[in-house]
Amino acid sequence: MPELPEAETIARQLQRDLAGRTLGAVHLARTDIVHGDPTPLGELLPGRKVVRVYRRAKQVVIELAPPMQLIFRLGMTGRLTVVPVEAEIETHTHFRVVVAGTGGELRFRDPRRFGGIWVIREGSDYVGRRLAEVGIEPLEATTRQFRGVLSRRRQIKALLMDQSAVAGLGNIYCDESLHAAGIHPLTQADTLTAERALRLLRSIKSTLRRAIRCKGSTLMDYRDAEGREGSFQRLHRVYQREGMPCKTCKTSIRRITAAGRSTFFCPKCQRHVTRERSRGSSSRSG
DNA sequence: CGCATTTCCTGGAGGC
DNA sequence: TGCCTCCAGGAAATGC
Repeated sequence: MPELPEAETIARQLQRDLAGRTLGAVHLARTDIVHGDPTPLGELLPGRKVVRVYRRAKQVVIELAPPMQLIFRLGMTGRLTVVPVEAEIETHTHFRVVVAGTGGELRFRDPRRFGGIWVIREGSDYVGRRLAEVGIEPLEATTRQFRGVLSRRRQIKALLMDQSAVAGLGNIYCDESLHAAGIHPLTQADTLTAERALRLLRSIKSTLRRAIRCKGSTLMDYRDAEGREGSFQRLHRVYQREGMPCKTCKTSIRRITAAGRSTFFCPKCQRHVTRERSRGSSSRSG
């Protein structure tokens, strides 16, 4: 399930493989996965040059010239790979575009179709909705920004999962970060002390950085742009480890539902503190 | 307002 | 071997 580290891995690899290249022939097997500009991709893409590829939230953004953005959301099972044009075409490959002069092509495959492609042309206010209207980037967030996000009365797990609050965290990295910080997933965000909030931000950053170094987590479907699996799943401390011993204290990992999702935590490392700092007292203005 | 539930969708797992 | 049901989950819409 591609979250921030997986999207970052793919974006870096595509930056390396595509930047400066010109796009060629397009093959679109399904039109219903494309959103935004209604002009067919077969008319828009050939001849355009890739300026750069980067990540925003969980999305991979291909910036083109003349100005245009191709935004890929990978959903649950989305794959974005660069392969030789003659490589066998897997089922559910919805989109292909030739990368001129390389013998390769970019392919988008997504069996469950929770993902999609957003086409943004110059001057479209759609840009805002896709890229700007997501929350803070956790790797770049300052303590002050993060404290601002936490100032709402919400379950910390639900808040971290909310893309309009913090961009890029999904189920895996939420649970891993909360464990690293010793915070129970049902803790009310606005009750965390400044010290624990800082510890949480540091845990999120270190967890994401280590995951990026491992090229993400592969549980089932995820592959990077080269078609390879990530390896961070070997370092998971709680995710999908229900009943197994905590890697820190040996206590049996528990599973509950929070924010409508399976949520894994260690009941000993992550005690449910309900009252840390008195709420309401000296509420800072927003 | 916040949280749970439902919807989308497919393939893998488990039961028989 | 094969059929059936259940289930996972990101995001958005709906319900309480």
